[in-house]
Amino acid sequence: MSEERRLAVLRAIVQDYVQTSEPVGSKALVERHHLGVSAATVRNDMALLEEEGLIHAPHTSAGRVPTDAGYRLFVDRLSAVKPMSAAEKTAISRFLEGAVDLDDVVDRTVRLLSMITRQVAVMQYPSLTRSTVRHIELVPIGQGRLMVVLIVNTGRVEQRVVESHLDLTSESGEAAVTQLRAGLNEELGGRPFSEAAVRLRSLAERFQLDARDLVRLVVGALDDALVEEREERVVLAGTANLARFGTDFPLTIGPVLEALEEHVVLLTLLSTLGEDHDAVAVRIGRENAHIGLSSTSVVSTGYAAGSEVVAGLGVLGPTRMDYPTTMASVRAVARYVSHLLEP
Amino acid sequence: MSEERRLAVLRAIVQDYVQTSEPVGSKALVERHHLGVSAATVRNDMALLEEEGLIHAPHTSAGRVPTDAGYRLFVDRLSAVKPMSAAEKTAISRFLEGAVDLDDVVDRTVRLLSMITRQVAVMQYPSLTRSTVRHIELVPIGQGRLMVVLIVNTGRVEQRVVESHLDLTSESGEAAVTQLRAGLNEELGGRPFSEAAVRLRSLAERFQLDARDLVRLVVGALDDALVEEREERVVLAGTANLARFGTDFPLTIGPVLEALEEHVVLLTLLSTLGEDHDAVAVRIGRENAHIGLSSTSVVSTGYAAGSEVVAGLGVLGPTRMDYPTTMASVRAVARYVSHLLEP
DNA sequence: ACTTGGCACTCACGCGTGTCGAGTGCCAAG
DNA sequence: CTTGGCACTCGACACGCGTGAGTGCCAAGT
Repeated sequence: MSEERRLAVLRAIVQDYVQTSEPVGSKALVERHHLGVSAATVRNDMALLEEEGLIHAPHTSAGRVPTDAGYRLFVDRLSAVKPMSAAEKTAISRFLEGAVDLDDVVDRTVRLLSMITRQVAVMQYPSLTRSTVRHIELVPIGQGRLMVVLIVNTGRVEQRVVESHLDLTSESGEAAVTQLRAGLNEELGGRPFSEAAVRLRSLAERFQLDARDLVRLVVGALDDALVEEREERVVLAGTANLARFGTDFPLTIGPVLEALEEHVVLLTLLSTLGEDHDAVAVRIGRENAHIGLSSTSVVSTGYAAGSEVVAGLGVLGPTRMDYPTTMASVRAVARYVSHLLEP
Repeated sequence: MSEERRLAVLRAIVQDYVQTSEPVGSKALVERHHLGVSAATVRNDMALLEEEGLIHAPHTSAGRVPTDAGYRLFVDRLSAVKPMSAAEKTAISRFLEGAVDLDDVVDRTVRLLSMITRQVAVMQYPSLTRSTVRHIELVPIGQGRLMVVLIVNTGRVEQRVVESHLDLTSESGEAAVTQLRAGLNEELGGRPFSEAAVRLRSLAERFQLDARDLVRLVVGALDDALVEEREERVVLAGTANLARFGTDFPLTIGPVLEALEEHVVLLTLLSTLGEDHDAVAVRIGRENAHIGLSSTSVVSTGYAAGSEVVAGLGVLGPTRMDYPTTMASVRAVARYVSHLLEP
C-alpha cells in the first residue's frame, strides 16, 4: 500500500477532472497517466482515498470527483507552482503600463486578471488604514461649504463636503482655513492612518474658539468617513465567466452573483489575514464562510505600495479550477501591481 | 372585425405572459379576462395578430407569445403608467436620503433600483460634458508633481497628476501655481464644460515663458483626460436577478453578462438621445443594437442636476418584463435623484 | 359580416421500458 | 501487494406511447 502512489492517483484525478470536468474512472486514469499499475490496483487506491474523504463518487458506478479536502491536499502538497512564460509576463506589464490613474490601475488589473484566468477577478482598493497621508487640501466651494480632499500615498483620493455656518469667504474665515490646512498637513503629512485618529484629537485646542467648530467638522469628516474606512472599495470583473460553468455544473450561478454583489463578503474573501508578503492564499469550497460560495474557490494574495501590503486581490472560480496556473497568475499580477504602485 | 378588441386581446396576452411566463392560449385568455366573446373568436383575432407580426406561436398548437413588435405596441399604446403607492415613494426617498457623497448617491440609487424592479439597474455618472466647473484646485505633492483636482457642480470630483520639471517648491514655482490656479478658476469657474476647451486654449499666453510649460501640462490634463471624457463611468447592480430567468428562458445569461461588462455598450443603452426631460425610453429586444441583448429590454431615462439633464439611468431585464411598473419605478427614482442633486 | 360551437389534427411533454456501457467491489490466483 | 476476471449497479440515451392543450377550419346561428 504505497502511500506515495495513492497521492499520485489523487493528483491524477484532480488534474483529469479539472481538464475534462467529468468524473474520472479507474480505466481512463491508467491510460492517460502512465502509472505503472493496472486499473484494478487504482480501484483499490481509490477506495482508500474515498475512505479518507479525499474523493467521492457522485453515484454508484460513476467515476470519482475530488472533495474539498482532496483539493486542499492537492494544493498544499501535490502541486508545483507553474512558472509563467516570458510572453505572459510581458503581456501583463504591457497591459498595466498605460494606466494613468489609481482608478485606471485597478480597472485594468481586474480586467487583466479575469482575462488570463478566465474567471472572476476581484480587487480591493488600497486600504486607507494601511496607507499614509500624502496631503490634505481644503477647498471652499461657495456658501459655508468646504470640500475636504485627502490624498493618499497610493494615489487614492477621497473627498467629502462639510457644511459650516462660518463665512469662509471673510478674511477671518480664510485665515482659519489656511491655518487648519497647514495644521492638518503638518500633523498628518507622511504619517500612517493608524496614527491619524489620536493626532487629530488634539488639534482643535490649538484654534481660536470661533474656528473650533469648523475644525471639529473637518476632523469629523476625516475621522468618521475615512479613517473608519466605512467604505473599503472593491472592484470586480469577469462575471461572464461564471456562465461558462452554469450549465456545466452543480454550481448555480445565482447565489454566487448575489454574494459578489455584497462587497462586504468580497472583502472577507480577500482578507488573507496574517499572510506572508507574496504568499498566495487559497480557500476551497466550504472553507469560504459564505454559503452560496460553497462550490467556489478563492485564490488571493496581497499587493503592496512600497514595502507595506495595502490590500488584496484575487480570483474566484469553481472549486474545480486549475490551481497551479491560477495561483501563478494571481501572484504575477499582484507583483506587477505592487511594482506599479512603488513610487 | 373590431380593431379595438384585437388590441385588447394583445394586451391580455402580454399581461398574462408577463405574469405566467408561459405561452397563452385562447381558452385560458377568455376565462382570465372577461372579454365578452368566446374562445373561437379570440382564436380568429389571434390569427390576425400573428399575421401582423405582433404575436408568435413557438410551435404548432402551443399558446402565443408576444413578439418584439407586440411589446412595442403594448408599450406605446396599450399600457397606462402605473402610479406608485405613497409607501413606495417614501421608501425611495428614505433610502436615498442618507447619501453623503456622489459616489454614495450612485451606489444607493443603483442598488435601490435593482431591488424594486428586481432587475439589473444601470446608472451613468453625471457626464462631465454636460456639467459646469465648480472649482479647480492645484495641489503640489512633492518633487515636480502637481495634482489637478477638478470639482464639478454635480459633486463629482476628478483628479490627475502631472509631472513637471519645474521646482514647484521654489518661490517662483509657488507663484506660478497660485497664478495658474486663479487663472483657471476665473476662466472656468461656473462655466459649462462645453466652453472649457476654447477658454483653456488662450490661457498659456498670459504666463511668463518659463511657466508656460506647466500651464500646458495642466491644461492638457484637464482637456485630454476630462473634457474628452475618456471615461464615462457606469455603475450597475442586481446582476443576480438575471439568474432568476436563466432557467426560465431562452435568455442565456452569458452573453448578457458579457455585454454588461462592456461599459461602452451600457452607455449607448442609456443614451436616450433627443429625449424630453422625464420621458422614459424603452428599447425592446432587437432594438438594442448589441447582439446578446437581443432578448432583453432596457427601460431608461435621464436625470438632472439643476435644470440640465446630466446623465442616464435605467434597468435591463428580459423582454418579458412588466413594463408599466418598471417604467414607473425608473421614472420615480430618476426624479428623486434629480431632486437630490438639485442644490 | 361576425360570432360561435364542433371537430379533426398536431405536437410538446411526461412516463415507462429496454438497452448500453462505464465503472465499481470483490475474489481467487499470481 | 498486485492483477485479471466477473457479477452487479445505475445513469444516460433512445424509443414508443398516451395525454392534453391548443390550433385551424367550417358550417350554422345571429
